[in-house]
Amino acid sequence: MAHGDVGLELGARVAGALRRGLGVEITPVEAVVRPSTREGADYQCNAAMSLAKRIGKAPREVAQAIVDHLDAADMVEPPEVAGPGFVNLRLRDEWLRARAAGLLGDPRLGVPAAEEPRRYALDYSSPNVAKEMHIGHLRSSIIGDAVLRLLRFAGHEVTPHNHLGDWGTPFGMLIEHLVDEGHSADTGISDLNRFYQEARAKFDADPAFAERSRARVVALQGGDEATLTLWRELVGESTRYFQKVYELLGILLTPGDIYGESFYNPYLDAVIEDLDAKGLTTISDGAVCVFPPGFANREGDPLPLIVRKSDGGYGYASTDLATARYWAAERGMSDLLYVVGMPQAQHFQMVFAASRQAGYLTDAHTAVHIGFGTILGEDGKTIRTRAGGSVKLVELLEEAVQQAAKTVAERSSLDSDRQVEVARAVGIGAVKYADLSNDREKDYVFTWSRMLAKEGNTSVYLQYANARAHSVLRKAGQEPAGEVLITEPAERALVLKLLQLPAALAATVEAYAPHKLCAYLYEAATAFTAFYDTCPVLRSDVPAETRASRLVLTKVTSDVLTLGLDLLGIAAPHEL
RNA sequence: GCCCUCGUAGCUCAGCGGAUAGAGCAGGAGCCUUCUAAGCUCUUGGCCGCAGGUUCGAGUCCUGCCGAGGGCGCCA
Repeated sequence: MAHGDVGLELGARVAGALRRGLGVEITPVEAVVRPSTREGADYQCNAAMSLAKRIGKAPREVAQAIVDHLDAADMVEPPEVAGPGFVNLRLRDEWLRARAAGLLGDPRLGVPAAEEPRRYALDYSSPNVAKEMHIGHLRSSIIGDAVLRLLRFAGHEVTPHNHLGDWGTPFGMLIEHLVDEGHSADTGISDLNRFYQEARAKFDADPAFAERSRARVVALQGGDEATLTLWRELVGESTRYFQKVYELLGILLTPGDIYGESFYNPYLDAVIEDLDAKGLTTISDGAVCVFPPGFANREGDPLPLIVRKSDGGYGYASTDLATARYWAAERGMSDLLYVVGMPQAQHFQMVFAASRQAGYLTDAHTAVHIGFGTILGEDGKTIRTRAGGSVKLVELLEEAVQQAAKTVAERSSLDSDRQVEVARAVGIGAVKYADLSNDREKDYVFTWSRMLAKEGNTSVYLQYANARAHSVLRKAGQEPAGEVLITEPAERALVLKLLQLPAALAATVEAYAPHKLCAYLYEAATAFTAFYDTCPVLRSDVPAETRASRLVLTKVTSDVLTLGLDLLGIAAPHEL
């Protein structure tokens, strides 16, 4: 039972009124019906003012025409014109009650599925083989995963792909080091960071080793089978490690989603030839370049995308062009999404521009760089360990779980096994929510005390509200069913908020902006706790119909919170 | 030097061209014989960086300036 955005539904009614009253055609979106903060108004229509000039009438006159011709008596109370030409709309309680009751048992909670599903290729996470994941991979993994869940729920086909750094010059020294170590079974590379650093140190100190490493790169790229076997071992070990991190973080990526740099390697020559055949390439200082229009360097000269280095090697521009071509042309995707930090914004603009020049992307395709800001330490600078190194992701997550466990131990009455699970849900949820609840394009400050706070706009607040709802449901001794009644203001406010999930999700998906969903969920949780506070459900003096109605509202609220948290990749335990 | 992003309450952040700019934290005052107080209610606190412009209407759009961060050819 999909209903969608209440504001758009009202917008459609307003559009009808304008057509009948003034012969003006507008779309429901153009009716600009928005939730109102005014006393007594649930929504307000702002269309009259902007239309006034266009049709040569006074704003209030237009507003009055909307009011006079509005066919929405089933939905709203008789509307009124206010101020310079606002039309204030108050939903009828009967309508709210029926809608709210319709949410019970609806797995989509009123959210319609996309009418025209699209095919998305979503690039996120992208760690490097033979390197431990660090805090720099956190945002891409968390945001990308949320986008994946959100788009899928919206009814689209989404193919995630993990662009592993699994190719290039460092692998010469890594493989050579693996050979030196006399690697067998599970010794040697399980500590990835140490392994990488050892190889690096040897490369810098030992010219003979460096020479062997360079030869090894050539062997690797030449397809030498013995070398490839060792390389696969490195990749395999890393993949197993990434999978553990993803599992800890609750990220949906699997080994099957890996499309590393090596995957695109066989396509690179063809891409360069193709660009060349289309007359897009220029040789500059020995490098093969594409100059997409509109980009300049510091001297004001055209800025190149170097598709083949002067030494004949390939850089990330080549790989990214091959990636675009592969997903759009070979896999038939309509939309290419890249969850990569903001500093790469210009690079992606250039890659997209060149891809369009080359015809890899057409008007039927969209390509979006879902950029994100940097995680800052409490000093406002890029976060680092005291030693100045990058913060290891696993250590950070373990600390989050540990800190959460302390609070859980103080508060929870669950047995210790279940407390472990709850601490994980709370700790990991806190890290994810702190990230997702900020506008992704901005930098944000990573603060333990704030993200794990026992109060305020945190994941714990949402999880706690949900747990309280479940507690009521557990103790009710009856299944939620029946009519929804509205007697208390808190009940009305909650119903109104629950019906805004479709609008919140639509806004979230449209802008790939999970923080909009976070804001909505926090409002919903706030509305619920106010309801919880003033509207007893199970108390003996509550009439049976009221009890049943409130159980329905409690159930729908917990469904909304659980779904919302799930779309963010955050667990919603029934008990804390 | 050019380009991009960001400047909103003491702090951390929302804010879709619309009415008197909202939350959380911190500060102040209250609320547990009652479904989880990780909660609720009330309250203090704003030249929306500055200056122009567009508009019936600007925190939001445009221009300039100031401040912070990032990018600007063979790392990815």
